[in-house]
Parts: sequence; structure tokens; C-alpha cells
Amino acid sequence: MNHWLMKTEPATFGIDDLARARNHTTAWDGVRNFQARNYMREMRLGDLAFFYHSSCDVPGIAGIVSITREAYPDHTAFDSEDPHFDEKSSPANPRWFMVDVKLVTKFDRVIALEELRRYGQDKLKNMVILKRGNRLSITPVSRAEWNFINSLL
DNA sequence: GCCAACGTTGGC
DNA sequence: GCCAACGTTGGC
Repeated sequence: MNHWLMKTEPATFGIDDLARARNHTTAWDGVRNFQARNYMREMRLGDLAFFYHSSCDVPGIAGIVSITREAYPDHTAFDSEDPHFDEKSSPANPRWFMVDVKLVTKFDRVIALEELRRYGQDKLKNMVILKRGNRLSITPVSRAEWNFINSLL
């Protein structure tokens, strides 16, 4: 099983939105970055991911989700009315994909980015999210990083 | 294939 | 709101 980190802006769709969603599940649509897409296509049923809040008061990890459906075409790319429309993607030749994720755990508190930087100098020194200028919305997380971060709770 | 221009991300 | 960092685009 692999581990991941998935970013979202809580003003748009945060962990409380996921908690309210039908079956605590949502389609992770709107990814329009090739590297992030490629990571999504590597995701397998049962993989776990940190649910990360970005561009907000306290950026950080808000909980854990599991992958409940592997990559399938992101239909929002086909809809010219949709903000994520991409004319280069078509049902016959889809360019963008999404997975379904289900809420596993909402943490009692957000593990702030600042906290990860402070306590993870050693154990998290290679973590993608902590690297300067990182913008990838989906990144792999090593087992050691996963375990360490869970131990902060 | 290079690279300048542009748009976006995301922490602060 | 600022701006550094980054990805993508398109002219050449």
C-alpha cells in the first residue's frame, strides 16, 4: 500500500465538506497538472492519503482519506461550461483523470505546516510538501513520513 | 529545442 | 495583497 498527500483549499472543498458528502466520498476532479495526474494514476484501491488544507489560515493536514476508486476520466474537462474545461481532453482520448476518495479520519486538530517544519527537520527533511516552492497538489508520502506524522497527534 | 512571457500556486 | 517559484505556451 502506498501513501499520498492531496491538497485542497478548504474555502472550496475542505474536510468538513467531505464529512457532509454522500457516503463521505467525493471525486477528486480538477487536477490539471501532468505530474499530479501521473501520481493519481499510480493510486490503488485502499491507498491512504493525507487530506491537506492549503491557502487558508492554518495550512496543514486535516485528516486521512482512502482511495475508493482508481483513476478514471475527469469528465469536468469535457464540459465547456466548467472552469476546468480543457479542449484537448475528450471522452475518446481523455487527458485528465480523477480518483474517488472517502473520509477515513478527521483529525482532532490540524497538523499545521509550521508544526511539520518545526518537528520534522530530521524525519521529514525529504518530504515534498516541505520543499521550497513546492506546488504539486498530489505528492507521494513515504511510510516513514506517514508514521512520523501520525505520531504527532 | 530554446527560452521569454505568462498564468497559477500557495505561504506569508 | 505580495511575490517567489514553478509549469505551460508559443514564437523563433
